[in-house]
Amino acid sequence: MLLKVPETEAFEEELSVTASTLSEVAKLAGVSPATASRVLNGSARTPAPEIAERVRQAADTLGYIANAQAQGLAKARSGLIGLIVHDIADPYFSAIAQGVQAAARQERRMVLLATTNGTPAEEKEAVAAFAARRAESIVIAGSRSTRSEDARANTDLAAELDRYCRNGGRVGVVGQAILGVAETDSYRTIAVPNEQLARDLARDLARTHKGPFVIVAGPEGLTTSDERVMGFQRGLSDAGQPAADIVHVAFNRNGGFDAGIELAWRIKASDRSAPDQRLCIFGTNDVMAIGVAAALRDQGLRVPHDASLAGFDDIEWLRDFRPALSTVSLPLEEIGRLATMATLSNDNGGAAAVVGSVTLRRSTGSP
Amino acid sequence: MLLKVPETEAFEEELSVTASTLSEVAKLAGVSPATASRVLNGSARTPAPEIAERVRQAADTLGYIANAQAQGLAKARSGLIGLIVHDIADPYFSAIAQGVQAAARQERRMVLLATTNGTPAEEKEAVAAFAARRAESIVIAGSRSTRSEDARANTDLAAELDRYCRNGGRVGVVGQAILGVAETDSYRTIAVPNEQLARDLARDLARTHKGPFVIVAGPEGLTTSDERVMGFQRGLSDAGQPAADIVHVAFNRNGGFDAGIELAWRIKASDRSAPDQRLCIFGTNDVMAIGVAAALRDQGLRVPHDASLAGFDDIEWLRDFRPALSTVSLPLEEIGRLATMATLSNDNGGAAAVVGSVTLRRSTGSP
DNA sequence: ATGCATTGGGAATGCGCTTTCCCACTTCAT
DNA sequence: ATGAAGTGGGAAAGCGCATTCCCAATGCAT
Repeated sequence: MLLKVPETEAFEEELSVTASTLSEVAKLAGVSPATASRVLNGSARTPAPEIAERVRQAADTLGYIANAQAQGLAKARSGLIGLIVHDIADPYFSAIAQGVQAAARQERRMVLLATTNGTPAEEKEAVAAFAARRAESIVIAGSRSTRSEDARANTDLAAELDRYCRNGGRVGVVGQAILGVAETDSYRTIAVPNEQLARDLARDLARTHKGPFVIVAGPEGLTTSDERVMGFQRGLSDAGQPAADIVHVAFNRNGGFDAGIELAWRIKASDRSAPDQRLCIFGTNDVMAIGVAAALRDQGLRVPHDASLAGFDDIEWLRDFRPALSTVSLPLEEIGRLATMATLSNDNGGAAAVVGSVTLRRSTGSP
Repeated sequence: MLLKVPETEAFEEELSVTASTLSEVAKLAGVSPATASRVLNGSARTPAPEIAERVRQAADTLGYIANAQAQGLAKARSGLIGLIVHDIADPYFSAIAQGVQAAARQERRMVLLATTNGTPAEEKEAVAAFAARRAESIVIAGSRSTRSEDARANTDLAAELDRYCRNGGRVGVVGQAILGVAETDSYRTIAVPNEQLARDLARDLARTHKGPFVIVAGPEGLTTSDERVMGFQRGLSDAGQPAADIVHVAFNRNGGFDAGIELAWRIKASDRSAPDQRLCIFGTNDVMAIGVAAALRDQGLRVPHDASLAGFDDIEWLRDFRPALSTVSLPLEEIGRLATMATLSNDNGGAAAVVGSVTLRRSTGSP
């Protein structure tokens, strides 16, 4: 008994591996937890300045950091925003993510990230995970899929999203609305006028290009790609041109490369000096177009000399690419920001439309 | 009183905007919350199959999703991993993020994202926010800064990280160790041998290039850039070449562009046909090198004809760039994965070193 | 039959915080 | 001097869950 080590309170505190709590701060400051809470974590009621100071001091010496989980539980607000993308390493998505992050920061929220490879099944999982974390809103980016093998998973995704919304969540959808989802105010869609812009692009290209057009598209059923294809065809039609051939490949750089190899044969077989035989290739997104360009180059063909080439998105990191890629500029970061803000505001009114624009560059013969 | 609307329980439930809870599920299944918890959310004790089924049914009809915040509070584990990057739109960071995300997914964790523009002050804030959310570990990527104006913020960052670690957190550091931080097992550094690789690069370049070298570096004090500069100079020295001139600009594409404009003058003033006067420019990261290339092109100069150019990182999206950029390949995604796994495992042993390699391409005259 | 270990469900407690409610006290008008 | 109307601090009740502890029921050996 005499040898019992006197464990001082300080000693115990030093050993503690868990963060200090509000109660500890309160005790040290000689006030109740309620008061401590009021001074440290914001409240309508402001304790006396002298007390507040004492509490702040105590918090400081203890290195107190409020437990956001506990706060979330108590306040029923998590301060979390979920972001769902196909692939964060894809510049299209990382640009959007940047916008989401910026908006979240401004609104004092944190962002939870989930990547899904574009499969509805994984998207559904991500929604469930965000719902579990009680994220206040979810921003979901990336093309929808209408392919039959995804039908089931799409239904599940819609159901999961609907459930999330019923529980009070908000969903910001980038691009096109999600099929099968309830018609509620909880969904805030930031529509990207893919079809209109692709149509504009086709019309602009048709003004100078007199040969045939070919579209390098993503898999059939990928909505974004489908919309761009449809718009482009419509634009050609507007200009009195015949519809373009379509080659479906993966909606990424390698898909574009594959298509490019195939097209290279066709180009080589044609009379490239005849303006009415020169090909104009439209890749339904920039990275696909870059893939096409790489393949053509690989096959000894030159853009725009042997064929014209255009993309879609105007990815920032691809702007230094030569020949500079004609494309449709999209304010990606802005889109991310808009989607986020839309989920956070109560009025659904300002469904601000995204404005893009055709940007013609060297790859289609512009100087 | 006669007109009082009889609110049935079902009606109330329908109106409820909050997710259903464990207790509700338990009540519906006719068991205690404890039992429901055991069957739904994993436990050492497994209730009888017949009861379990009833509970699962109840959960299903109620669309129950466990509240991860409450679970986190009760279990003292959040299942969260914090990721801190300078700029998620930068392909360097988004590649790392991809790796972190993959590892997190595999380990059944969610990732919280924070971007900081590379300032220690914002990094500190991010750490505090993650600590508040009780993230189990934090992965921090992006160059450190030793600039004097950042000294104070760096100290604060180190203090914040130390506090986080004292409270049981783990930190995975990508690149170089963080200055001023305690020497504890809690920090798991994934060292990137910037200096060694830059040295290798310089030696390889010096083998064929006989003219002067110039380094386009980030701001002085940016550790990653400094390390690469130092290694490069050492490599030149190894090869018996004089040290390279250094031009300090922003550590991004535009910085490279600015430097490129400046260097264009120097190149134009030299006798480009004399091999011993041809310049070899080393951009301390790929996007800077791309900026340099853009500027040179802008000034009517050609790479590698008028000057050689090399970068560092081997960013995937830049590989289709022409002339193909000589660079040092870094397994970015793998680095992200490693950093994440390192924070999650208990043995600090396998501080697996990152292995990079020099990749010579057309921009330095390789075929 | 008796005693003991084992099983499995439920009551109760606590995780760390917010917030309502209560109450002692001050201030002001009458 | 008195009551009404503020002030401001603390007690206590949750938020939704995990988990410890308790206890009745069962299985088994003796």
